[in-house]
Order: sequence, then C-alpha cells, then structure tokens
Amino acid sequence: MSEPVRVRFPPSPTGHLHVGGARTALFNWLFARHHAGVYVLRIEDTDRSRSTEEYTHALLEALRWLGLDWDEGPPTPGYRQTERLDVYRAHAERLLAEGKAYRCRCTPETLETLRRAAEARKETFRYPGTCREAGVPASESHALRLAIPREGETVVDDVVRGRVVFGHAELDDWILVRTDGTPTYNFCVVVDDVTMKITHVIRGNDHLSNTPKQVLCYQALGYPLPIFAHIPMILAADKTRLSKRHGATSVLAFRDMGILPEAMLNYLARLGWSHGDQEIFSREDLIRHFDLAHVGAADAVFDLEKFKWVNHQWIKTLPAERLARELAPFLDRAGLPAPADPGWLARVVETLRERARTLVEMAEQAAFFLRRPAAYDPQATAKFWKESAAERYALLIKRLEAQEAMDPPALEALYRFLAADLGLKLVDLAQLTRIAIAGKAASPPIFEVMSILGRAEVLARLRTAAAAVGAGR
RNA sequence: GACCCCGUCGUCUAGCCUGGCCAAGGACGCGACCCUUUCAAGGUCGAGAUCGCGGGUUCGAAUCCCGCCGGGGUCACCA
Repeated sequence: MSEPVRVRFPPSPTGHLHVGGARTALFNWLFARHHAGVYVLRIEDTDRSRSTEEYTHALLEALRWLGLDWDEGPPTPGYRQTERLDVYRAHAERLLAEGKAYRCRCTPETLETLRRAAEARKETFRYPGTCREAGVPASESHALRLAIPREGETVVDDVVRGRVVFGHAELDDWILVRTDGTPTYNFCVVVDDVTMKITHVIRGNDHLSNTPKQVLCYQALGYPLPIFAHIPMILAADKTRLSKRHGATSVLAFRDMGILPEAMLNYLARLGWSHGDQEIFSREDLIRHFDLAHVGAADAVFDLEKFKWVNHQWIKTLPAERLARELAPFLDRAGLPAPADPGWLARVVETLRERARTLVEMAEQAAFFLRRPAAYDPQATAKFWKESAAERYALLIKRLEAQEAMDPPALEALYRFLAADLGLKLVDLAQLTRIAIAGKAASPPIFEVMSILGRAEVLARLRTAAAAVGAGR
C-alpha cells in the first residue's frame, strides 16, 4: 500500500483567518480525513513583527469553531516556526557544506541598484550570481543563496493544474537565509514539509509560481517531492482579492453574523469543488466524497446570498435544541431577556427556522416572543385597525378568557367559528391578533405563537392593543 | 514588463481527460403562478450561457490543436 497521507495547514498569525485560508484548511482536513491520514497544523510565525499571540489564539478559535481538528500541532511544542530555527540552520549548513548553497555578500543596496538598472532596460531583474564562485568567507557578513542549475527547466506536476513548466532562466539563486541569520519563507516551508513528512501540499494557487523554487530546494536537499495541488482562489464580487473592504471576510465575523459552522464548511467546500449536482453536504458527506479530482481550476467569487441560503438550509434541518443553544448569545446581544426554559426557546426556534437565514435574523424575529411590542407598525394598523377593531378585540378577549385549550388546532377552530359568526374572513381576526401580539403584520403562524406564549400573555397583549385602538392609536 | 495560471447563465457549478446522449443540466438570485391566517417555507413554470474571441482538425467540438483577447497570480534579505 502507499504511505499514509500527511497534509498540513500553515497559517501565519498576522491577521484573522479569512474564508480563503479556511477553505484551504478545509480541503486539507477533508483530504486527510477521507484518506484516514494526518492533518498537521503549523504556525508560520517567522515574521515576528507582524505575528501576534492574539491572532494565533483567534486562529485556533476559528479552526475549533469550524471543527477542523488537527492531529498534530499546537499546543504540542515544535509546530511553530520560531521554535524550529535550529532545524532550518542545520539544513542550511548542510546545503552549504555540500556546495548546493553559497554565501553572498551583495548588499540589499547593491541589489536594489541592479534591479533598477534592469527595470530601466525593461528587463526582469534576476540575481546574476555574483557571489556564486566568490567563496565568500564565513567571517564576512553574508546571506545564503541556493545555487540553482543555470540551464534546463523545472516541472511542477500539479494535481489541479497538470504539468507546469518553468525555465531556469526565469528563476535565480534565491536567498535561503538572510544576513541576520533568519531563514526565508520558501526555505522554511520546504524544510518544514520535508521534516514533517508532508505527502500532499494543498494550497492556494497564489503559491504556484513559488513552487519551482521550492522544488529546486527539495532536490538540493535530496528529498522526494510531495504531491502538489494548487487550488483556485476565492474572489470578491468585483473579482479582486477578498479584503476588509468587501465586508465580512473572516471566519469569526461570519460566526458573529449568525452563520452555523456546518453552513460555513458546506459553502466553502462548494467553492471550487463539486460532487455532481449536490449542494448540501454534511461534514460526513464531505469526508466521504471529497477528492482532488473534482477541484476546479477557475477562481470562485464569494456570494453572500448563496451562502445565506446554505445557512438557511442548515437552520431548517438542525435539531431545535441545538439551534436554541446557538441562538442564545444572539438574543443576549440583541438585549433580549434569556428565557428560563430551554425547551420553550426550542419551541420558538421551531416556528422561526423556516424564516430566518441567519441566527441574527432569528434573534430579531424572536424578539416579540421575549418582549411585548413597544409600538405597533403603522402600516399594519392603518390596514387592519379600520372600523370595529376595538369591538373585535373585545370579543377576542372575551372568548379567549373562556378558552381552555390553547393548542393551535383548538385556537384555529375558535377563530374560524368567530370569523364565520361575524361574517369575516379568518385573516381579518388573525391579523388583528398578530398586531396585538407581534406588533406587526408578519409573524410565524399566529396560533402556534399564541400557544407558545400562553393564555395570560396573549390576553395581556390583546388588552394593550385594545386600549391603543381606543386611544386612537 | 517577464513568467505562470485561469476563462460554461449575474454568481457557484455539471459536462471537458475517454469528441456525438448538450439546440448545454443543477443550484443561488430574479419574475409569474399555485398553496396559504400574515411572513416565510414548499410546489410548478419562466427569463437568463451563440460554452471569452478567431481559425483549424473532424461526418460531428463546450469537449482536440493553434493564435488572440480578457482576468488573476508570482517575480523581495515579506509570508
């Protein structure tokens, strides 16, 4: 059999986990789970100036919220690049000793001058290899460069892109270790992936152009290449890279918008990957069906409308108890009192799940259950508080006071009887009641609502409304 | 600028490898109708893609080949 699959997700804690990163994490995680392999989380924090502990925590929080659990990684030591500096150093020294890398004393200023000169000649600057044969002594201040073959080409065999060829004339002897002794990103990645025995590198397409440099480094080190898969990027509606300017892009921001993790995973998976015509995938579905073969090549535009639709699908099917639990913090944030009985909240959720696409919307719609209407929607009252509203409220109050059963069918029967008796349509009495109870002309089925609220509360709200009609609003 | 990648309804996509079943299917969104105590949800129907453009190969091309155009990415002692 083939060796076990080992993949990794290497975020750098210089910002919040955004949807692009989350999707990369998801594909890696799915690939690992599908093949019963290992999913490694590695923190790329070599850029100390921009990396923060705070972002690291937020990153882990976002991954945990999504349920993308890692088999190896923090808090186990050794999975942060800053903890692996001697590993990079050892590899660098070996390359130097074997003559695959060399010391370079060209200063950034010198290089900058050359670069500008090349630009002036409308040429692309590449390091000319000045120090390649110079034998710069260790005593001199120097950077370390990889000596790449001057001739030939490097082929990147990519699962998604196919065979991509890069001529060595397009590459140059890039820097492995800076003058200050710190290793560069491309070098760290290679050393990390090699030492962590990563078998498949699944990452954003923006890394494709860096891949030949890395391949050359693998070869210099004498290590076998992993399998590469460069997945399409996620774009904003204007087809540019997603950024803060495009509104919410971080995973945690979507959580705070009332998106469920199931929906986040589901939507992200469908961006660039497909399984026939299927749109809704549970975590298990995803693990079962995910494969690199059906990852597309074209970049995808992030569509919030479709995302909300997916979220709605999950709101419609998840257990009410679970939704009630998820909803609680949103009620709190909306300044609504927390109901004492979680079972009661679950009943409320049951009436709302078909009409709320996000938990934020659901909290808004749940408001009248938890707090009496402070005002009545003028459009609704203008339409339904025409003549005899006061008398009708009085009649409803009287009948409901005498009403024993408060289950929806019984209430509907009562209302139908009253409407027929008054020569009215059911809708007339229903809307009158709805305004009294919800303060507006739209709500879940009114008899369900009345049943959940209970007779005392319903009567109280009807009396308040009746008084408002009497007071001429 | 050089190099690399990408290009099917507004958007996500199926199909492309293994040409004909595609006068291009599904989904979101949009419109209409049905259902209906409101709003939703659901159902039905509809508008919406000459498969980026132009050549070629072939009896036949979204699918194969060439050129072009458009978009994106990478070119740092950033990651």
